[in-house]
Amino acid sequence: MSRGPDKQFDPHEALEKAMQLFWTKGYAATGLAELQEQMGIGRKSLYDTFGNKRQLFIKALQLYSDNVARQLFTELNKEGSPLGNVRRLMRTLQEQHSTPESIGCLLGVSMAQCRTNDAEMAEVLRRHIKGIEEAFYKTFRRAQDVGELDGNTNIRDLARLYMGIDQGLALIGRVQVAPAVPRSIVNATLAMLETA
Amino acid sequence: MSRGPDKQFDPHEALEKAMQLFWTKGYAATGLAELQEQMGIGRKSLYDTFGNKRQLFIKALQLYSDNVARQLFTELNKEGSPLGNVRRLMRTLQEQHSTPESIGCLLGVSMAQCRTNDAEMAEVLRRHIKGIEEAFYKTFRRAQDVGELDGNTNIRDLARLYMGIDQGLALIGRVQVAPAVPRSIVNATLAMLETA
DNA sequence: CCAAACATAGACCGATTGGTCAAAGAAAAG
DNA sequence: CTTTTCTTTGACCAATCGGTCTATGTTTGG
Repeated sequence: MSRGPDKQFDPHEALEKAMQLFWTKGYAATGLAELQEQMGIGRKSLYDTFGNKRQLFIKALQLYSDNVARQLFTELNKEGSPLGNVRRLMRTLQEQHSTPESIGCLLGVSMAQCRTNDAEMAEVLRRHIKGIEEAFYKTFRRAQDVGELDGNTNIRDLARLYMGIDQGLALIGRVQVAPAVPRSIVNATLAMLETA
Repeated sequence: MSRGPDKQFDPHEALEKAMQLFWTKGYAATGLAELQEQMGIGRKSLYDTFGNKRQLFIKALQLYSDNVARQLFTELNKEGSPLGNVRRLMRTLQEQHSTPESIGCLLGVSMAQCRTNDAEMAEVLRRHIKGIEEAFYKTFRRAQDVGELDGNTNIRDLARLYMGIDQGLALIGRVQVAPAVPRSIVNATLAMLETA
């Protein structure tokens, strides 16, 4: 089939590095030089493999979105109490956004650029948000089915609220704020779950 | 006292323009050329008045923070039911972040840059967040005093949650999402207030 | 062994970046 | 009117931007 040598680098690994860099510095502030240094590949290889900076960013965005979604799904679909899963997930998120290493949400960082008429970027972000909402929705649905949640609760609204809180947590996590703040947020969120 | 001509532009107006530009495009993506064009002043004047790009941005950030804080305070300190004020405020925020013109929160956009070891920027953001928390806290406190809120409610946690939801709303507002989403978020938020 | 098809490294491009500086203009104090 | 102090304009700077391209391997099919 193909003739000539194989790539000397793993495209997936390189993309992961790019994602981390974009995540830390944002799109506009990340230069090609830095990218190829961190990714450990030459510029030509970068363009041959990923197209250009913008396309590389979108691929990184998608990778990030997939990672987050995967964590969310596995955490929420564990066996046992659906609401228990929600509680555990929220506590996990709380911890993740409390550490000094927390750099918040790549999506949040990206929203800046996306607003500026980049439809493709915006679409990735919309799908991401929708996916989170849906994951919560299905879990709350199961909670209603097993009687953990009142049947009259508007679980669509609730799912969207949880998605919003999730985004808020991630955003706040970017600023180095006292761990008590995310803890409080999750406390209040879960407290509200008791009485719903 | 001073000799020589006065400035031909209003520094406050110019700062407002700069704020709007940063707000729309983010820090890194906003160039000096664009700035001086929108602000309507020469480059030297810009540097003489505001220092440099970074300092200009921080001043714009502070202006934005003050504006948001002012709206929050006046809305929450109106006469009548404290919880009524909270409800009205949340509906207002919901609407603001539903319009196609919504460009979300400048703070959110800024968090990208701030993370990269800019202590001064981070400090502005932290103060901003803390201010929002405190505004909600005082209002919930008054709500407890007048018996609108159960005395056992942890209003510190609650205030932080509301602050977080506020940030989440603003973040989501950046992506053009269906108006039903912010509406749901506020619905669920206020529903929880009934049973607290 | 040769040649076609690939990947690599790095020089190179015009354009733009944030930032500076010198010259010219304008108002107020003497 | 002159001088001093301020502002404005716009030319200018080195550095960096995203992106291209050539020259040099390197591997595999014939």
